[in-house]
Amino acid sequence: MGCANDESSCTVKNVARDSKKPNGSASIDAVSLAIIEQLQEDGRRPYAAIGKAVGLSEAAVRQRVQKLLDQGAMQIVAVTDPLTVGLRRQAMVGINVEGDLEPVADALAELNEVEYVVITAGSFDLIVEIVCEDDEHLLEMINKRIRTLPGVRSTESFVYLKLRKQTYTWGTR
Amino acid sequence: MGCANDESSCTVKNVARDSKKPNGSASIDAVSLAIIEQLQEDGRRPYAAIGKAVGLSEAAVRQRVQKLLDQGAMQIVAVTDPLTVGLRRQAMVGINVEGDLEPVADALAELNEVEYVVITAGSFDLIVEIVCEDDEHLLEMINKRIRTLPGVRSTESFVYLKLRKQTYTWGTR
DNA sequence: CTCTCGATTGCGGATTCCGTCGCTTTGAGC
DNA sequence: GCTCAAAGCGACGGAATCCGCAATCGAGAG
Repeated sequence: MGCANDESSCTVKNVARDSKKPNGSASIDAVSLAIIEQLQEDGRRPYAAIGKAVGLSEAAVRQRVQKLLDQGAMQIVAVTDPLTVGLRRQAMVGINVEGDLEPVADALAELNEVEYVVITAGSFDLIVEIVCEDDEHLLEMINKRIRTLPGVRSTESFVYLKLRKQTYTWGTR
Repeated sequence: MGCANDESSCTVKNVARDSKKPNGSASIDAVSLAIIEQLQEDGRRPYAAIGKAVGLSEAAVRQRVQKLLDQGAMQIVAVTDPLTVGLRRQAMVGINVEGDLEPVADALAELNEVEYVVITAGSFDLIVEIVCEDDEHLLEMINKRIRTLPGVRSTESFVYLKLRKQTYTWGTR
């Protein structure tokens, strides 16, 4: 039983037991983190290969992945390179609002071109990221769609010159 | 989506032919876009199911997916919810630099906690997003890691209060 | 018209996925 | 200490999927 083939599996298991997180919401131990790490490298990697890497059976990996997906801790998706898809103008926009922030944030989240909406503490109330095809499109978005929203007091745009780093590997350094 | 299954394939194909992009890098027609859309919903969806949805055989879908992956237009990865993984403090940081931007951007990109590095036109030279475990960790990053980098003149932080929207569906509205 | 080249299809075998069963461990309650 | 329930894991077999390969189709050049 124990470790039939690899002693590495035992190691991993023991590490897993020790990593009790009396944390906030869900319990993600070291093994699940290792599984996530595998899927961050390749979202389509077979369960058996993941199992071999983290020291678990194929069924156990499958069960844990399903649970992670169900509880919303992780999702497996395709992400594209904006430039390759023909989206050449991106910008971060800081927004100041008068009154309640939430309805403005909701309205911004409705826009397809808006990729990212976050309420912040700082000299901007809201920060959004928008992805456009070209300058004209970008201008249209900022001028016609964002600045005309009721409650928007002012905006400041930061047009992307070069995207230097973008990762999706939170939590697994 | 809208149409049945059989003639939909023809439609998609025709649309595909018309969408010639004399663009910069690669050519992504409507069919590949539809495939990407499928994989944005579920990165592990079987090729046969995707083929049925976009009007292509399983082998053709597989080939196109492989090509999209090879040319770097798309990647299939697991993304996690930062809060669930125990990362509770995020911030956007605007940075002003004296001298060459690139080495500073490179140094920032080296940091594990830095998720996003972009060179912008606007009142900030650089904008980065950082993901931390708690306030102490965040303070350490900004104060010890970022502000001490040679060339960094000043920083302004925007701590996240609420992440309202975050999508990965570029290019496929 | 013919030829070439890239994309697509169909097919068979290896692999993987998925439901299920039984075992072990853990923790709560008496 | 004992029992019981629940959860996690390994094993197994059938169905579905993945993968490579050869043949086919269609568009464009000569």
